[in-house]
Amino acid sequence: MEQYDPHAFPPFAVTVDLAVLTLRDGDVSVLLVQRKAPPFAGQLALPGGFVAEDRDLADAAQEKLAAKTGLAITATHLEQLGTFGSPGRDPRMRVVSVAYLAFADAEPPGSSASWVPVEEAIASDLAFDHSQILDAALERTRSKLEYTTLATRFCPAEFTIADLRTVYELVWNTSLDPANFHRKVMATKGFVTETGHTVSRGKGRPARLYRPGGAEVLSPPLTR
Amino acid sequence: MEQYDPHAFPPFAVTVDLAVLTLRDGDVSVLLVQRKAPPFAGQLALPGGFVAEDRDLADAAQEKLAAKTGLAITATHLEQLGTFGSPGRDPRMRVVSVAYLAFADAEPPGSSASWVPVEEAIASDLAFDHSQILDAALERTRSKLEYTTLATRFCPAEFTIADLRTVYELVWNTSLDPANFHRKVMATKGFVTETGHTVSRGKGRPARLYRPGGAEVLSPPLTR
DNA sequence: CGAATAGTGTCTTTAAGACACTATTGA
DNA sequence: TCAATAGTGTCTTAAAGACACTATTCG
Repeated sequence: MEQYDPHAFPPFAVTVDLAVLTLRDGDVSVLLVQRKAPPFAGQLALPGGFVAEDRDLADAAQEKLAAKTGLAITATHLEQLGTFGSPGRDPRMRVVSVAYLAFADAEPPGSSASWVPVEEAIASDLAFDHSQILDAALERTRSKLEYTTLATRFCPAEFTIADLRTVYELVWNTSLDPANFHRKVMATKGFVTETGHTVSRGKGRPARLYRPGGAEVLSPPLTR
Repeated sequence: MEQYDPHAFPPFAVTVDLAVLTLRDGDVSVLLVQRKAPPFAGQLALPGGFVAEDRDLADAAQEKLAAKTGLAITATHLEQLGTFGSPGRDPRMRVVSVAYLAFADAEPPGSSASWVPVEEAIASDLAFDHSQILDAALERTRSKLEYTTLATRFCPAEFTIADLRTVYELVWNTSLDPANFHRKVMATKGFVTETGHTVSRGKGRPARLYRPGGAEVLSPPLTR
């Protein structure tokens, strides 16, 4: 196997698939496309596609996201999730898919794509092994909220502590004590920075607005 | 990109590369092979090779490990680390490498492979982007010891609490309070199970021997 | 015996959780 | 005014860290 024969390597196709998550109408939603051609024609699938020969994997992922959504959606976070390459995952040929996890603003999707609440998406019958990829994406997201500041990536540029708490509550599907959450966030250096602005949203005392702080890691972590 | 043309996909080769770690002579060591053919002939590299068309990725990784070491080394843990596919990472052609992280017993390696202390390996000039892969492997290992019971995978079938502590100390390159570590391990349900045996190793009071408990996750985690 | 390592007790400090309380708005 | 949400204070509890102490072995 140390010997190299350029014509002997097995023929693989490499794709990227994206699990793009956002918060929308009180749900964690994922961006799905409807397949037009076989296999799995008509079924919902994660956006993705073949990697061009001269493209880096992460660049290819960015590019597919832009293509599927008509440039409307910008990822606020993009990371490699894992690689799925069982023989037979694509009935046509051997395809290895590098899956990426992205967080995005909840812009209206392009005509060919739609936001679907994750619970619903997982329950539905996605194309290929995309249900498995989506499972992994959701679990990765849940666990990364514990020990990173990535929850801010689901928030607008300026957000309240309650906005941030809502991210945790939706992703973890729990409810958190507002008082303790507030204190915890403020005690974690670099989690958020005060802007000096406040915002009033109907009822109640107006809330201060914050921006993401410089930190990426939470120590000690938040607990689910 | 929804349209499928079986002859139009870009030609990729897919390889697996393994970062196999063990504890040996008070060092965290990694299994390296010396490349026989260009590119990077003569340089040290992680073991690995092309994935056969009908093989699952994880199976291919297991198989490469066995092949490189003459079946002498058995992985006590194997997990996907990440996929490295920059165009140009292999000067010959477009190669996407799925990297695996493995832990193994410190058996003597086969003739074509050798154990190298990780610090030394990282400082040396490995083939391809294998230094980057090894960096990721070490960081993944360090972080997984915090919140999983994987440290037991570096221990023999029966081990003392001091053995387990040594794993943490070597991987994290710190020293831990023996008393507090002992109490912490015992307090974490499912981390270890008592065997009833004890072992005396030269000086000091003989230590009890334990086996891995059923748990995989530590909550609360250990801190570095 | 002393030196060395295993293992326990206990005190201090830190952080989480419960929850009462104050602050500031809209209706 | 009340209802609602933002934010603080404070007490209780759990767990980490420091470190004194006991337990059991070898030489």
